[in-house]
Amino acid sequence: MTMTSSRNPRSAPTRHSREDVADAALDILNSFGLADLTMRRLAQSLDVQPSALYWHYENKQSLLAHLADLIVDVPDSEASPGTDRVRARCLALRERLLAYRDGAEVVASTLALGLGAEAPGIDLTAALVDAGTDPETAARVSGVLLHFILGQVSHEQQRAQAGSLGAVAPKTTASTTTAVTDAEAESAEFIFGVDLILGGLAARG
Amino acid sequence: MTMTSSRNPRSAPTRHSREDVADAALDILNSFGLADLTMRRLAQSLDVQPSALYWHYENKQSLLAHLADLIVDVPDSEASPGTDRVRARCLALRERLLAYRDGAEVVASTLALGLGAEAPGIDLTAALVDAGTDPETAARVSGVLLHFILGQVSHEQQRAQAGSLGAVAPKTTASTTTAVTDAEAESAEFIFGVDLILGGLAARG
DNA sequence: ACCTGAACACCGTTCAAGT
DNA sequence: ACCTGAACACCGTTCAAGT
Repeated sequence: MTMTSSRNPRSAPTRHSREDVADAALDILNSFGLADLTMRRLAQSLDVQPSALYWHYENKQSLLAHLADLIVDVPDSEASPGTDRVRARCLALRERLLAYRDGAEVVASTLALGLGAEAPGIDLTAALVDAGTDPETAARVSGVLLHFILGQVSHEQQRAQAGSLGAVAPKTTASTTTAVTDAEAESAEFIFGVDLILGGLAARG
Repeated sequence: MTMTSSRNPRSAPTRHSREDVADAALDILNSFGLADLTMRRLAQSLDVQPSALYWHYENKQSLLAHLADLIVDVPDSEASPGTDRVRARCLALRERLLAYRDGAEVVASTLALGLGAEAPGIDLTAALVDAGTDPETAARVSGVLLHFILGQVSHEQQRAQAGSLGAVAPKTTASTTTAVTDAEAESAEFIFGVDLILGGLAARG
């Protein structure tokens, strides 16, 4: 995010805060992906020894948990009422996940390990209760939505990455046109899924 | 699965097939989990040098892809008709994933990388088409089901593992009773999700 | 409060060579 | 057809010590 990384050689030694480390990590994530986000590489981008990172974070997993929390921290744009708000929240979450390379995977693994990123589930459940769903059902529907969203966006991001490596041959149309078309198709697929699930909820009476 | 691993010391050198390697890998997976399934450890369990494994598999990821295919290879028990068959297939897939430690994660990552484990999606789509759904909708619904199933079962398996490490304190009831109750609660949650999604499909008319 | 230096115990993968 | 031996280029993490 901020331009703190890749500093010039032999400058004065700079001290870093926990947030500096997170920013540098997000930079690496967006520039090179999760596979290249190693503690050693992160340390290098901060002109620091790898061991220095363990003053700021207990271990790599807790750093990733912090990143996951930052990624999903989306302000509630109240706007629409009822289940439309749930729908809007799902779309907003997808946007946040897509804003960071491998964002869905970072969030999914943190959530799976129970180390953070619980905000979206809480907010989605609350929005469903607001829309008149009983709390237990709301929690379950929220879980279904979340699993779908994380799985679908993970898949999207994986494909985008594989595609950028030239593995899959582009169609005959111009690449920019294809990219737009692909993005639209994936948006449509995503919205289909969300509406399918919310339709299932509505059909329960 | 088969008892091929952890052979006695200083026995005659045994040659292995590709399937032997897969079997030994599944043994390690079930006994120690995905984190402990390293090429070096796998080699050790076969009394072989790590480099020997690369004669059987191009790399670790292709070994994992093979395991994923073995895990999801469930025979079609035709039995029930219509969308009940879809439902039955979802439950059967969950059973297969639960039959191997970290099974859902192995399958999810292989699927995400586009390296295998496509059978469940194909079968689910076919069952939906059989039940009268148009092919494009069937493919989309199949995707929603699959993302939910893999996410939910991953979560289940993660909790089971964290729980067995004594991290979460068991309730006051006897541990065996609690285990049964947890399993039933998770089954109910799973079935809720599948029925919610299939209910959404039915509601589309 | 934040970092260095050095070490520990690992990884996946390649490749020439052996049987 | 299947494996060894040795190396390459990495990992995450710990810990005493420095400023």
